[in-house]
Amino acid sequence: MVPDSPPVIIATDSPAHHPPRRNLPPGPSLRPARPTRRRTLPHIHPPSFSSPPSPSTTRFHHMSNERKTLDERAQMSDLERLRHSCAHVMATAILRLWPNAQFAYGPPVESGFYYDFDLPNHRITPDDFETIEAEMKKVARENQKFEKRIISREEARALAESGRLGGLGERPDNRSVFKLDLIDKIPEGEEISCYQNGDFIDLCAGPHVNYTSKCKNIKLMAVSSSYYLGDDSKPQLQRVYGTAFATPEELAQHLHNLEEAKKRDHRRLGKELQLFAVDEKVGQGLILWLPKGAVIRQQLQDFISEELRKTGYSQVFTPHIGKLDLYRTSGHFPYYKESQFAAIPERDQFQKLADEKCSCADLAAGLESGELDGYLLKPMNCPHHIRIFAQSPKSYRDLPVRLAEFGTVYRWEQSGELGGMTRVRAFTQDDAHLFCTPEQVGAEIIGCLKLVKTVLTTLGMNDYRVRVSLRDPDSSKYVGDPANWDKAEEALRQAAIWLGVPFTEEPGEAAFYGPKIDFVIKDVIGREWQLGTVQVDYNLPERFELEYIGADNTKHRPVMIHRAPFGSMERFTGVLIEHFAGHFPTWLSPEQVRVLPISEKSEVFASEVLAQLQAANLRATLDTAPDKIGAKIRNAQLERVPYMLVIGEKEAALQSVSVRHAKRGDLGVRPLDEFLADLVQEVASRSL
RNA sequence: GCCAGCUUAGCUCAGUGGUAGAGCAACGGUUUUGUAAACCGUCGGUCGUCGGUUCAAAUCCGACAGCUGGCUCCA
Repeated sequence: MVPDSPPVIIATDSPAHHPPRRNLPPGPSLRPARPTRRRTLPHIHPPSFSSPPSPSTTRFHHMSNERKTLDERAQMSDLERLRHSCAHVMATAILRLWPNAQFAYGPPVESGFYYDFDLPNHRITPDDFETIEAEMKKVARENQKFEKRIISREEARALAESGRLGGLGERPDNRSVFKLDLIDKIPEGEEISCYQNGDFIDLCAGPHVNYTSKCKNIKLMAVSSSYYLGDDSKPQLQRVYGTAFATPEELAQHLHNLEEAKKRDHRRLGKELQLFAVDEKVGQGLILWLPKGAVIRQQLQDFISEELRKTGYSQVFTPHIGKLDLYRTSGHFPYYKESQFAAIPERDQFQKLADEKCSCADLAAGLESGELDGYLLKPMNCPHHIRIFAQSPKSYRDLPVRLAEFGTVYRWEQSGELGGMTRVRAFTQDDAHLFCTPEQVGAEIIGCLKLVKTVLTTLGMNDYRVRVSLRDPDSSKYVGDPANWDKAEEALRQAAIWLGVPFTEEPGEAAFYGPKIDFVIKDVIGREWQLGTVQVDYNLPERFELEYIGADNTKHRPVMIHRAPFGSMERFTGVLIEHFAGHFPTWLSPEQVRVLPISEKSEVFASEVLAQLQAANLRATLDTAPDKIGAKIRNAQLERVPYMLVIGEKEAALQSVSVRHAKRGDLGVRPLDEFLADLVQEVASRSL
């Protein structure tokens, strides 16, 4: 089973099979992932968008990762221009405080700006912000003019050699090392310029505002470390993030919005509403679904399952581990070793090796080479599903075969990347694998996209971005027939158009095994997360030698499609909590109705109301606490219970309920049976 | 993983070298209440863990664990 030659994915040794992260369009200021040389698992819900810089495909990146042309720079918006200037003002201020700082780069970003710099004998902390801001405001008051000067490459190099670039004056013995490197990166023939404000001169293509007085509505937001050029083999720099606006009012509004966003953070709401927990004793990145969160997940899964039944899927169940050989065949082990939990050696072999005083290194090497056998916590579900497909010979008449499972997978995320429900080490994909003929690929893709659209529309999530990853037309690293690729890519493109939402086509970003389409959504702090995905795969059927008998009575290789409309239940639920700010639609709410008797006098009728709600299969409770009605309402509001039924003596006499909705307020008195019928309908139709 | 910041009662937080605090929650009682907090009382903490400095540590130092943010939007 173990391939003699390196698996295909090793042979290609190209970054293209990593999920892309470099080609986000002008995206969030706070990146979803750090740059890394780790190999991250492909297919559904990649643990990160991480992929190493890809020299071989750089020229095909046509988005933000490609060097901006001077024309593009000139199109910088007014706000970006202001913020870019603020980065220079911040550099000026920092140099006045720490003259030996070496600056690397300082661009405007979506919500502000930052500057990366090396400062050997001081670590910036938030305590320094006040001082730096005060100095920045001073620079703004001095109203320095930003002056552009076009210089020759030689002159630029000379300025950098003397420490003048990114400095307030010449700094012998302190060459502008990063600027020198950046100068070397400017293509031959491109204009080189520097900008000066006051004493500060920086290598810069601009553009800038005219005077530093524009840069007074600023606030420093965060300090962090970064690697020069994002490469963890390069020196580590300090980065200070700031934000800036044209007016003080806009700045205040922005800061206010950030506060509001924090209140919607799924980690905060998850705790407040008791939806999920992460427990130190259980482990980092391992989500515990609390009873209320479990209700939401169960409702979502029921919803998906219903859609699957309608659209011809078969649901399956598979175990959480599989033999290492399975993943050697699939190519995941040991190639993606870095992203997996360590292999579990076979019990008896493990004991024998221990008796032989075998070292850990021997054990690891044995597992890797295949000399020793063992198991792996599954990093993805496809190999199991493939073996289900292969249980019986298939005819073209059997295709497509659609196997779905809420399958839990395990991935070894670096500790620094874990957080909330959006980046975890164990998560459940709403996974499915479709096995079809090459001719069926287009129709199947459309089917998948329809499902994704149904899901997102039902939940009112319309603010997402679609990314179509296509192959690099000049590369030969791809698996599968180019004609089939053309068809699959066209099908993906048509599907994206059909969806009617903004999408980007990204040539060169397809995995080596097939093109794909991803759904990307932003969280409350502006970070982008990949949710749903549909990926065509020509590779795994090859590696597992899958086949079916065609109409021509000969063997053919099926094509696989991986797809997950939610991505993972964890990440999706996290995003959903923020999307609704905890106010879930009634069908998803852990508690749908709370009955609030005004006093003990009304408790008998209130109990009857509760019984009827429960009989109608609604999730309802009764609040018999000795609180006043205002307090009961407040509690129910804070817990985001969508319907509150106030029951007093009037209501009891009329067999009616006084309805209050958590978002719509007091809806007045209604007959109980009428309210009940409407509510059952609202839940059944999954209304928003 | 790396850099920075943080970790005090179930929750939100005060306390910066000298006997651990508040509000909310919980619990007990009084109140029987009409659309976002009735009143009184009680309980609750080896100040993340381990080690060090000191007559004395929540407070200073170190290690570890966990949490949060960041780790090329390209001069």
